[in-house]
Amino acid sequence: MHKTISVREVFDLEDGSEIELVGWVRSKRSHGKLVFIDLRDSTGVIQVAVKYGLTNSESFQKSLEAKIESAVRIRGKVKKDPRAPGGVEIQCNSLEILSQSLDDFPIRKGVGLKFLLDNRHLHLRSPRVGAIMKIRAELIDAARRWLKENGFIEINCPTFITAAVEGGATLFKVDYFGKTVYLTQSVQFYQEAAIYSLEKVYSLQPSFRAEMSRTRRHLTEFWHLEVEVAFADLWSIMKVIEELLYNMVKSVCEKCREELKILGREIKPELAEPPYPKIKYAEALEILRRKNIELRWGDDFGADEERELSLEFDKPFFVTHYPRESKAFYHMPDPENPSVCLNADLLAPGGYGEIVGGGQRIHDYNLLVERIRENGLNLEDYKWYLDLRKYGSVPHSGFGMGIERVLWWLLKLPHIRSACLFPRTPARIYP
RNA sequence: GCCGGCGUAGCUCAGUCUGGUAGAGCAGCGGGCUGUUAACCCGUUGGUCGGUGGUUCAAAUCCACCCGCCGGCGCCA
Repeated sequence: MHKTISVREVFDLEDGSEIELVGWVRSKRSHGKLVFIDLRDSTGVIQVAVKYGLTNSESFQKSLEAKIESAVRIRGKVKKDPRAPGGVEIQCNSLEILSQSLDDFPIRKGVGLKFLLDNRHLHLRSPRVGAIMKIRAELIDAARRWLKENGFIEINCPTFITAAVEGGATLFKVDYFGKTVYLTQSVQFYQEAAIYSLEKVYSLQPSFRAEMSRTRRHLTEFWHLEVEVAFADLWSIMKVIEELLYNMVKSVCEKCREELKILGREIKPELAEPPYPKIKYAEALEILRRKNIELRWGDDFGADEERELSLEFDKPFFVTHYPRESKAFYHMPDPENPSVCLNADLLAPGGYGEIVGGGQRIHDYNLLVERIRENGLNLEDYKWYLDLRKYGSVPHSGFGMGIERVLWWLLKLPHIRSACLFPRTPARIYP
């Protein structure tokens, strides 16, 4: 069996062209002696008109029997018709049911959120979900292209780990031949090892967070694009983030017009065009103070403050120089003001929050030891990580980008779940 | 983990405040229809009211506990 033509291509054919199409019955409207079938494949949806008299009688009977989402083969003529959605339809000569649906398809008009999530394996057939997944693929593709063109080497890091990258985040426990190990929540430490061989590296793989986060921006399993660069300070890593994100957004704008149309989203590359505004933590406090939100030095921004802040900008913006006590131990303290660190968080405008987190790492052995102790962590747990600072240690920086977060912001999705084929949240591990 | 909301037909919900024989729309099924746009018209089937226990002559409705889901916060990408 092979496919000769796709739905997308039919729209470019001349009136009267004889075609054979295979696909799935998305919906059906029966008028007695006239049946409309919306035929779906991976490229789109087209209306098929099955008319008694024009279609052979056996096929006409089949069109009445074909249930929603059954697989069918259609033969007929292409016909431009303003009454058809998209202005083109297929006048059916014959219809063959390749695979009849055994039950009525559960995904219907008016079903609720829970039902759609419980039936995600079927819901993903909808053009909307398909469009989001195509855009996701383009986003990832564009990231890989840009990174490769700019000399980054893709590396693959382990998923099983023995200790936390940071003290705070919660890790999933896994039984490893009787030993307790954990699922990775970031490959940063491994990348920091790899830069001494490859200098500019990136990884794209899932990260896991065992947080009971009940929000529309959290997943327990998400795709994490992480980058680490040798001989790079805070400012050069922000440049990498800007250029990378810009090229990802630009590529989606250029190559996913059809998908964006299906989603009703109009986006322009300017949305993410560098340079991005860069404000220091102290300046962020000032902005909030002007909005009558008082925060003390050292207080972290809550979701409300972050939202207020993000309303001040119309493109992604960096917040840098956080108080060192509010960030993980490996962040480089600012030599000019050691009470803050050289971090860079990229926040999306419009209340979508953090999409990138990163900054410059501590490359000095003694300073790192001091910071580990300051945080009450055990030096033994970071033995190999400390080793990296013993042999030709150089300034370096990196970041992590949440692929689903970017997609969530870019497409203004109602929930980050919509950015995944099969989302994983504290309450959802099925299907 | 904390706070709030929800759970009634296959699906989406009303009914709960004020206890008294279980409702609607959609889907399904039967019928009709040659231009619909997740069609429409007529008829019709369908229920352990999330679970357990309690109060009561009587509980979907009141009380207690439990379970599941949704959202906000904290945490983060």
